[in-house]
Amino acid sequence: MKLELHIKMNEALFLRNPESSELGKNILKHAIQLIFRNGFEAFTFKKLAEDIGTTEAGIYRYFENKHKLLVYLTAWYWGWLEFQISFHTNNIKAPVVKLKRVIELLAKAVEDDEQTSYVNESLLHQIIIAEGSKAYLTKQVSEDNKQHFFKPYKDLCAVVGNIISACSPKYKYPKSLASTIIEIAHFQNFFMNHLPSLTDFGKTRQESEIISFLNDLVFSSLKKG
Amino acid sequence: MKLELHIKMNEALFLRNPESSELGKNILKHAIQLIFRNGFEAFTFKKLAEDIGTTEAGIYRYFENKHKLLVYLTAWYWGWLEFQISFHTNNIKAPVVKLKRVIELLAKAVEDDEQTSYVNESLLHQIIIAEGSKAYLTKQVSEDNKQHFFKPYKDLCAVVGNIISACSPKYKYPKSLASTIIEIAHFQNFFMNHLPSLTDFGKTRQESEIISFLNDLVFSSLKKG
DNA sequence: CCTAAAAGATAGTAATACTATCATATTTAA
DNA sequence: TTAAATATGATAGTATTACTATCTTTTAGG
Repeated sequence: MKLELHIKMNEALFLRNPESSELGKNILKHAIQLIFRNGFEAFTFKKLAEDIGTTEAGIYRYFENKHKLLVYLTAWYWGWLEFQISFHTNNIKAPVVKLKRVIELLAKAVEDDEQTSYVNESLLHQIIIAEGSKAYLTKQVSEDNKQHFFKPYKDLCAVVGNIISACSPKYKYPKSLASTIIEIAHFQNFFMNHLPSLTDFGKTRQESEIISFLNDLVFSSLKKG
Repeated sequence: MKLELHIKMNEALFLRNPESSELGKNILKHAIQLIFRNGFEAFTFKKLAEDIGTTEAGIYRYFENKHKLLVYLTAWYWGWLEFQISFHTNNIKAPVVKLKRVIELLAKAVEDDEQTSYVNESLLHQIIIAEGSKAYLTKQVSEDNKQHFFKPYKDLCAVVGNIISACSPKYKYPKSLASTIIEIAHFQNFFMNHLPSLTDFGKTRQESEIISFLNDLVFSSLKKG
């Protein structure tokens, strides 16, 4: 049995659904490769079109501009990650064990899970680390938010926040702690690899160390409260 | 007595020292205003030139491109903040008191301190919150780092890391905790104002709550170790 | 097999991100 | 004080980016 995992996307993010055609799937696939390779600033629809073997106009039929495409990719990632978390923490009763598993999933490198043919989750994870915050660090963040572009991210934070509250009902900052560990899992990874003196993991560069740091951070906060 | 605070900048960040002339100072002053008002993506040297009443070519004589200008501004900010911290924690002996003061300085809105005529620190603080991470979230981060563009940021993290270690010599992650609180002070501020459901401060929108959160986070980590 | 929709091909525009050149104004150092 | 050096202003030009428009050819579904 081969089943494709499908994440339902906000329709306002695209002009034509990229999952509905070969060209659309190619746009996603090659966009991930190109952004991964050259970074979001150097990424253009022209280069993407050349890479795919189509024309610029062809890309514009799917996405209004590259910002929307980035937001699409981040939304897809957060949706996918929420599913991963729900899948891998399913049947875990103890909230503390559950939260530990969540931290692991947030901080660990992702393997391309082959459940989705046109999205390389491993590359996408790297893109989210390096480019993800650019999706909301813009002047249009409030309009984008009004159109629910960040819903998958907010949903994921809510899920993590609820697990935190389950661990420690009296803890005062479950939502902030949730968004903190999600951001920090990525930032410490980026720093470890590019600005290692900002971390304590420069020598080994193991993400297991980030996991230990996050566990220490989270569980000392929760034990206290 | 009126004394101007002067921060020594890395010379590789500019082509001509903006602090050495009226035009240069105007570039800094108006760049801060424009980036604050329209965001870094919409900011161009052409608009900046028009705003100042000079020509595009005039700006290019000072800065190679807008990325360098952003890195300049962030470097200036981190240098300034390190000075603020050293100034305001001077004579505080107890490391715990010192660290509390540091967290306050990191998370609190900045008042324009009038010590520098051409830099509005309050606007610059807002720019760092919304645009600061774009200075290093690029493909050129390693080359930029080799040229020591991020030294002021790394120095500040080191200072904070040392205070953390003074509070709790056995704590295993002083550098990561330092970079974490610096980033989180800004991200929680951004979230509180633009994506409030990612925080627990949406109702009041007080930065004092961010300070409480950070204090709780940091000192429960340190007490444990 | 026919038709509607998608994709391809081509063209064009305004803005961005620069570089180059020459004239003029201003500093500064001999 | 004056000549030389340097900074600024004015103008022009190029390649690339970020689109929009139009027309033709494929392709897929009923």
